Amino acid sequence: MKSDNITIKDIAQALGLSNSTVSRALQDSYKISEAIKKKVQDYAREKNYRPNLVAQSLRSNKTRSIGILIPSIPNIFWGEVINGIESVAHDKNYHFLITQSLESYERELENLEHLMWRSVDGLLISLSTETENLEHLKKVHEKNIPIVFFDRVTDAIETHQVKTDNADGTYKATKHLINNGYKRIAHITSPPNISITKERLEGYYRALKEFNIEVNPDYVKYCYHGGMEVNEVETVLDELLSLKKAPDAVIAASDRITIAVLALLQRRKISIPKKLAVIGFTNFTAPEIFNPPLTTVRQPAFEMGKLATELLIQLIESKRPVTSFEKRILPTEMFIRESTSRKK
Amino acid sequence: MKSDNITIKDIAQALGLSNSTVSRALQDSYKISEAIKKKVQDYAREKNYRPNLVAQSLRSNKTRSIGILIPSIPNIFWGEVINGIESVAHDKNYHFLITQSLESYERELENLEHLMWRSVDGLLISLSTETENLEHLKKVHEKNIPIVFFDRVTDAIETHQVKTDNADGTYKATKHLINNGYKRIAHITSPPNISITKERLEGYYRALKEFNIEVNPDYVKYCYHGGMEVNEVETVLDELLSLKKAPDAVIAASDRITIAVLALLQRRKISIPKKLAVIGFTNFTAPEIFNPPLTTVRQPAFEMGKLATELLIQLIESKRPVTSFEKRILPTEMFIRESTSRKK
DNA sequence: TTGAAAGCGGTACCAT
DNA sequence: ATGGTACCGCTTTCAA
Repeated sequence: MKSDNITIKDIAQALGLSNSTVSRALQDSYKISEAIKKKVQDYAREKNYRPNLVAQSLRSNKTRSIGILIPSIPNIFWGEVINGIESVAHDKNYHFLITQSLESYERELENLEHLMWRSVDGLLISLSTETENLEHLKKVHEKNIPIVFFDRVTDAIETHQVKTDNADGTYKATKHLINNGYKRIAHITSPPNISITKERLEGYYRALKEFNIEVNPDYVKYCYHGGMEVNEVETVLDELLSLKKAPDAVIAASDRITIAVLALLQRRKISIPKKLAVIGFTNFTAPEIFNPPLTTVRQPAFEMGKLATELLIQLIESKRPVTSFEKRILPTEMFIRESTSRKK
Repeated sequence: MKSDNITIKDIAQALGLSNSTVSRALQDSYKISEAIKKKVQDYAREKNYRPNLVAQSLRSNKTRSIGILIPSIPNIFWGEVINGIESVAHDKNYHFLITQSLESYERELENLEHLMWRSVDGLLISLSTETENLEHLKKVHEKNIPIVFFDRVTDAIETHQVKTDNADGTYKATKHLINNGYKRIAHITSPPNISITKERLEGYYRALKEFNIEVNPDYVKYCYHGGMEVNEVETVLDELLSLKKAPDAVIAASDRITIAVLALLQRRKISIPKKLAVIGFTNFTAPEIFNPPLTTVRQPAFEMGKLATELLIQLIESKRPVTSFEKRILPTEMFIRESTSRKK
């Protein structure tokens, strides 16, 4: 006996009214007399009437639900993003379905299909690292399903974008390292195809150029699974360390990569920052308890989830087709700690 | 144009059959001739027919959705739990609605009501620290909504429980500290009313008793908001440190408390383990990168989410009322590192 | 074996 | 201002 809830029909019967009248009264329609409205609304309140959302959905073809496509759930950064999404969804009475691609294109396809099948009203999407072909998304977009891209975005589909100011993040990080005497600065990052990687590289190159430091292509390393595979970080780190001119500093591009780098350096007993300075893009609560306290670039994860959801709900609820789209870029914050202490 | 999907009616029309025949053919009913079945199924596949889940839900009064009531989303432990839930839900074709109580009884009530309104088929619940009164859950339970409690459970409602072996976790931790020469062992934990707190205290006391160490009530400190409020951890830690006989070791009961304790000790320049040894209940990926590397008790978060979801779906799909319930207790793992090095 | 029709709980058009 | 009724898409009883 799930639904022992009272329905419109019950109210109609109890008050000797028709279903339509009750429905309209509950919607506060101007066509209904105040007297009846009050009677119906009072009765509904008294009996704790709740409209059956499934029936409403069937009728209206709206589910008040948002589909989320992200790379990974158990992750500091994405946890904060989800929290931001939840904060808006909760207020606006939407719910959200979370799916994770685990950086797999196949699984992204599958998840998208699943979400569409579940009839979500709109999509919040951050692309998997494997995703090159965007046909699946274009098809959905053509069906006029509202989409907002966040974090890992694409320009191939015209809609709102919300992202971190990645370029500025690496720019600040690189500049900080240079100012502290580091010259051979490496960057361990996500796969080259996704937007965040390109943007971060851009900021990194920009800072190097500004200080007339020659770019060494050997210093840029990609983790093709975004750090999901344990070994990939180890491999590239070893490559860096075994260069004839090994780097004296490294910028790690995500929570996962940062933590892997720190763990590996620790295991190898490579001293930070003496042998290698480290800056991490991480949203960990207290990077000051790392050994040594870690200089970090923090991304506005909560804000990103929040804003993306607000924009999405705006799209969903817009009466007229939206034709002008926003690219919102949220600032990062750098926190300087001992892992990048001035080079002696 | 959300739903440009083909419906049963379309298939019926295209093949010159009735809706009912098509519906039955799609369900592979034995009443339908093989010839028609094949025709219908082939056509459905070709046109990529997907049953409208909303319509099915309205009809069947089942939504294939699971409501989740947890204290907090952006949290290492709960992120892993959600991941475990997702793994099962994904396979069994359920979706899940996540709500967070933020340790507030009010919000737990509100979330529960929201989930019921959304017609979830079952509930995964971990109680907020504030929750004393269980009437809201009893009411739902009486409506025969399947419930599985996990982590923070209650015996007041008869159903499956999945939890960590908390007592064994603190028992092992306490014993380890004693064996390493620590005698004045403090415990900073969650509020006294929730199950995990009681269980952890039990293990802590048991180990002390086993070694004939007298219990000092001043050494047990509760964070009444589970560490959600920054100051509460600071307050109790200061109380501990200012005791005439200050503790020489502390066991922190959660990710949040652990991180807060480490950050505070660092800020106060209190050396670990020299001045104070620390063991944390934390699921952080790489506690070896903390300063110093942290001895941890790791909880089987993923497994807990996974198992709880399996049990819940079992309840949901059971043909007959389930009358015998399980209490599943999953083991913790202790990882010994330098934050509890043998006392000199 | 197949089809007609009712009904799940709402909403909204068309009457009156 | 109120009521009757069809319909959203699917399932299932009843009839044939």
